[in-house]
This record gives sequence, structure tokens and C-alpha cells, in this order.
Amino acid sequence: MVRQREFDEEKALDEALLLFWEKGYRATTLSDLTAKMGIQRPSLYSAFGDKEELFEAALRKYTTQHAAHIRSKLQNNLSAKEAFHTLFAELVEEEYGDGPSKGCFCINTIVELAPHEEKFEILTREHQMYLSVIFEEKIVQGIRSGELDSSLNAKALAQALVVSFIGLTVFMKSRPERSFVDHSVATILSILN
Amino acid sequence: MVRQREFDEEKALDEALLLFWEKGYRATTLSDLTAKMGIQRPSLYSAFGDKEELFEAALRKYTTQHAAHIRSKLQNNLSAKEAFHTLFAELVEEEYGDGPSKGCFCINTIVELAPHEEKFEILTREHQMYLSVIFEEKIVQGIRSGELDSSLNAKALAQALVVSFIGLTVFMKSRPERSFVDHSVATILSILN
DNA sequence: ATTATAATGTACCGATTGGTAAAAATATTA
DNA sequence: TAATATTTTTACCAATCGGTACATTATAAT
Repeated sequence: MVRQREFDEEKALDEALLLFWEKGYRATTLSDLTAKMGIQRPSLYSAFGDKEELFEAALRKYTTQHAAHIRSKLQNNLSAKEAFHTLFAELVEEEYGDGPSKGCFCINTIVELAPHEEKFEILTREHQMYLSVIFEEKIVQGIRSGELDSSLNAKALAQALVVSFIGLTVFMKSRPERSFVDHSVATILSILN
Repeated sequence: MVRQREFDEEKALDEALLLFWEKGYRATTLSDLTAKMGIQRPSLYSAFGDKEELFEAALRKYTTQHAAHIRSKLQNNLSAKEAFHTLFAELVEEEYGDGPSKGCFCINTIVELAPHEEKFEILTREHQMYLSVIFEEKIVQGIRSGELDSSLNAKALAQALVVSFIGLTVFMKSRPERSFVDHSVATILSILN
């Protein structure tokens, strides 16, 4: 019955996601949001709740998409080593390529909000844990296929790679020379040997 | 000549440093600062300039002290492996011990400000570069003493360790199970073998 | 003691913050 | 077409933001 919503909620949420991703929670104002989402303030509140609920919805959408993205990058017919080399190389390429480099929304949230709001501590931790499971599966596959040494500890390796992935993502925000990053990646991935 | 300052500038700066470290730049208000520093607003402005200048002074003090701290941890008579194991173990212990865990002020700033303000991009990058030099010196020492294999690339190793150090610091903010972190550390440090 | 200079405390500024009340507009149902 | 339900628009709110003008207080040199 009655009047229907004029804007596309998913598109509006995507715009909010991009803003929060780029600027963080506190630096993004309601005026920024309504301008970018193309809606008025009361529409935002009726559709998404307050600023924090909108942020949470955006972060959940991001982590879901990000996990799917990483999963699809690893679930191909490449070997484990090739797959991780490609994954890390693309992470670096995203940062040093032409386009804008935004890093990872979830990692930004770990730093900005996780220490002060338990809700985001849990949400971000679970995302990283999920990534480590995806990593581990690929390593197990490599061990089973005989590509990787069977004496390797798949879980510990996956966890180390997740930690390094986070470190790379954060460190690249300070825009170090690319050779620094490339050397780091090569050394980190040598743990697969 | 004339009236002298009633408060201790260094102590006041230390209080500001602790606040910015804990809450970040944007989340720390002038009222927070003056309350914690025990001074009035005009005193803050005349002694430190505006909020951003105060933040920069606090960050510079932090990076100087932090670099000295890491340097002293590595410049002892431990072997390179022992030294890095101790360094990483203490990083973990700080986070999971009893006291409050605040992570690294410089890393927080990489995430919050480096992508939006070149001044902080440079300042934070140079700190990480300096840490990598300190790391490299210890690795070179290990190679020279015969402890580490002479085929190792000291610079690349140091850079990988810095990246992993950052990753650990950030990841622990989401408070994962300690076993996850311990496994990661063990695996990361295996690159020294 | 007087004067010059700087630090302090109070009180305030305009701008912006997140959030909302109320009216106008629109579409569905009866 | 009329009644109803919901969204949108406009306008606004109190609170807080970073920053400052000004009067007061304290100190050092004359």
C-alpha cells in the first residue's frame, strides 16, 4: 500500500560504503552521506537507522563481498604457491596501479573502531578468521596434491599469511617504494617453500 | 622576561600523546585534550599551535621514543633469532597482558591520516623505514657472526619482518585467540632459518 | 614601585555535528 | 474519487566542534 521508496537502497548503501571506506567512520558526516547517496536525511534514517547502523550495514556488505572475492581468487586451478603469489601481487598492484588506492575497509575499521566498540571487534575479527580458513583450505589442497611439503602446518601458515596480508595492506598506505613491498612479498611467500 | 609558563610542556605533551594514541586524531576533542593536559585552551594554542600541530608534535615524540625502544631491544648481546623472537613475543605480551593495550600510535596514524595528509604519509613512512634499517642491522650482525645463513637477503628479510610486525599489531586489535597469534609469530620468524 | 610582557581564566564565536518534527507529496486501497 | 499510509522535502534542533577576544594575573627588568 501507499507511497513507495524512490531510491535504490542497494545503490545508496554502495555509495555509503565507498564513503566510509575512503574516509572512515568519524570523518564521514551525515551531509557527506546524503549528498553521495542522493537522498535526504530522513530517508536515510528511515531506511538504514542511524549513522552507526548504516556503517555496520556497509561493513557487512563489504566483508561479504571481500570474502567472496578472495575466495574466488584462490579457488581456481592454480597451484597453492601460484595462487598466493597472484593474490599478493594483485594486492600490491591495486595499490601502485593507476586507480585510487583505498586499502581494506575492514582493516581500517579494526584500527578505528575495534578497540572501542565490541560489535566491530567481533565483526572484523570474524572476517579475518574467515580469510584464514580460506587460506588454509588452499594450503591443504597444495599439501594433498604433493605440491607443498607434507610437514608444513597448514593452519599456522595460513594465519601467518593473513597477518602478512594485513601488514602489507596497512604499510602500503604510507606509500613506500615499491621495491620494499616487492621484496617483502617475496620473502613472506618463501614460507611456503 | 615576564610571566613564566605554569605547566610542564613535556608532561602536557605526554598527556596529549596518550589521548591521541588511544582515540586517534578526529575522536580526540579539544575539550578532551585540555582536561587531560590540565591546561586551558589558550594555553594549549600558545604553546603547541592548533590541534594538528599538537598531534604532529605528539606523533614525533612517539616515533622518536618508539624507535629508541625497538633499537635498544635489538642492540643487546642476544643472537639475531633470539632478539627477534623476544621482540615479537613482547609485542604479543603487551597486547594480551593485564595492562591496557593500545597498539602503535604510528600505525594508527598510517590508517587514519596518511592517505589524506601527505605530511603524515611521509612522517609515518619514514618511521617504518627507520625500523626496517634497525631490523636489517641486526640481521646483518647475525649473518656476520655466522648465526644466520650468508645466502639470506638481509634487507628483504628486514622489510618482511617490519610488514609482519605491522600486521600483528593491527590484527591483535581485533583480539583474536592468542594461539592464532602465537602460531603466526612462529611461522613468520621461520624465515630466519 | 612601575612598567612591559606574557600566560592565564572566562566567556564567547560561527560552523558543523548527528538527529528530528512537521508539512507536503505520492501512491495504493477501498 | 476519497481515505489511508508512507516517503520526501523543508526547516529546524540542541550539542559540540575547533578556535579566539578580552580582561585578569603574574613575573622580570627597569
